[in-house]
Amino acid sequence: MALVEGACRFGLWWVHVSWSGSVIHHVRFATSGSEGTVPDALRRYLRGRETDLSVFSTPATDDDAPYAAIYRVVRAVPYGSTATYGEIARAAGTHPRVVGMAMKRNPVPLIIPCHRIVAAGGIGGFSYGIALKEALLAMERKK
DNA sequence: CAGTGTTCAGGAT
DNA sequence: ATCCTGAACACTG
Repeated sequence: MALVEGACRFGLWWVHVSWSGSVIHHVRFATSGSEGTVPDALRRYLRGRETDLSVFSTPATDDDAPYAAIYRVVRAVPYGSTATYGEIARAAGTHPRVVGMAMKRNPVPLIIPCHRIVAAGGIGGFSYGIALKEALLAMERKK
């Protein structure tokens, strides 16, 4: 199946996606972009009309590298709720700092909801800025 | 080897 | 109850 790219607006940001069928290869945020095709469910999600992104898959969870195990656990945290780096680490059999690294290098944010992972004592970090992380969490809470 | 989107216990305020 | 420290953790480039 052919690789397709497109973008969709989310508040102040643009979400750029490259995918092939139901397999999402890459997702990134940017401050610019232009309206294009993105998978339907993802577009609905970004408008707050869809809570289930499990129809998608991504190569990032496939191999047996340590990160893949972490990504699988993270995918299981439900819409609208959060987990801590420590909880994820225990479930994946690794250390919280590694979870941090895995989140930072997450190739498919949203599909792997790294924004739902917060620090034990606060909000934690986010590659694209805390503001975006909070916006995503706020949107999910509202539904 | 240094550096990480961390955590926890311990001690001081 | 809240605010520092400091050390350890597993993995990556």
